[in-house]
Amino acid sequence: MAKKEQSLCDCHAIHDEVIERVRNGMPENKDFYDLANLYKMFADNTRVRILWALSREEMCVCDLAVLLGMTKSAISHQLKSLRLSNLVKYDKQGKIVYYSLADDHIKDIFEKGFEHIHE
Amino acid sequence: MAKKEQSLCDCHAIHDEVIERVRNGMPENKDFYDLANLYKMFADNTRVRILWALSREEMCVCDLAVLLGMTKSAISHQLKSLRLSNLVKYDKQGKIVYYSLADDHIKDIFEKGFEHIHE
DNA sequence: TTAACGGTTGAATGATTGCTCAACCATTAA
DNA sequence: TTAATGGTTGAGCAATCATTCAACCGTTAA
Repeated sequence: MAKKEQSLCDCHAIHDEVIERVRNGMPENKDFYDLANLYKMFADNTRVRILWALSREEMCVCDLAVLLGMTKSAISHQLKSLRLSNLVKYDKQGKIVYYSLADDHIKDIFEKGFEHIHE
Repeated sequence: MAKKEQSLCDCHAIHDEVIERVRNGMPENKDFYDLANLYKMFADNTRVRILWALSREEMCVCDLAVLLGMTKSAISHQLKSLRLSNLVKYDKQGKIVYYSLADDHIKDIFEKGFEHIHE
């Protein structure tokens, strides 16, 4: 019963010791789920450009729309996803909503990514 | 003409200086495209678990299938994506194909991700 | 040669997702 | 009060994508 996952598999293990070693120390499913969802936010051209822009300066929706050549609506939809993922925070001043990165932590993820593609 | 992107935008700039500062030093579109595609590989539950497993040990397709409770086919399809993105390499020995991470660089991306979700 | 096994592949399908469009809310200026 | 502006929202649509299924390839053992 500890191996209920194997039931969906259409083959048998070849190196049991390897599987056992890797299974030990494997993060919980929730962690992988959260991790995949985090990377999903960086996995779209529009969102990654928004995040990069906000890593430089706090910006409002219209300015982001002009910068990226997209509609307010498209930008706003993506900002909502980023908000729900706690990657950006906002600050409403009058009619204008200023968005910024939720924490500087996020810049690190960029740097690792750029390092890799410029290997 | 340097601002052809603005044509698709449905509003006008509010803080021109901000836009100008951010536009300067903005990576090329190709970089963002590559970056998004890199993160896309981490943005799926199955692929992120495969990558994590391979960050621990070299593994063959069947063992990955058993470990993750999925069919050989599903694993093989995802390994193909990872191969095309140059994130994994393989080594065929007889009937068995051993997969491993293409470079240790990739572990760093994991660590930054785990750091973030465990903030 | 044949059968079994590890692995790959392409088409099909269901699910997810990014953008558009139109309507709408909130704030400010007229 | 009204109109204009910055921004949000939900439905709808097209595109992307992850898995399944069935067929297939390459290697090895019988």
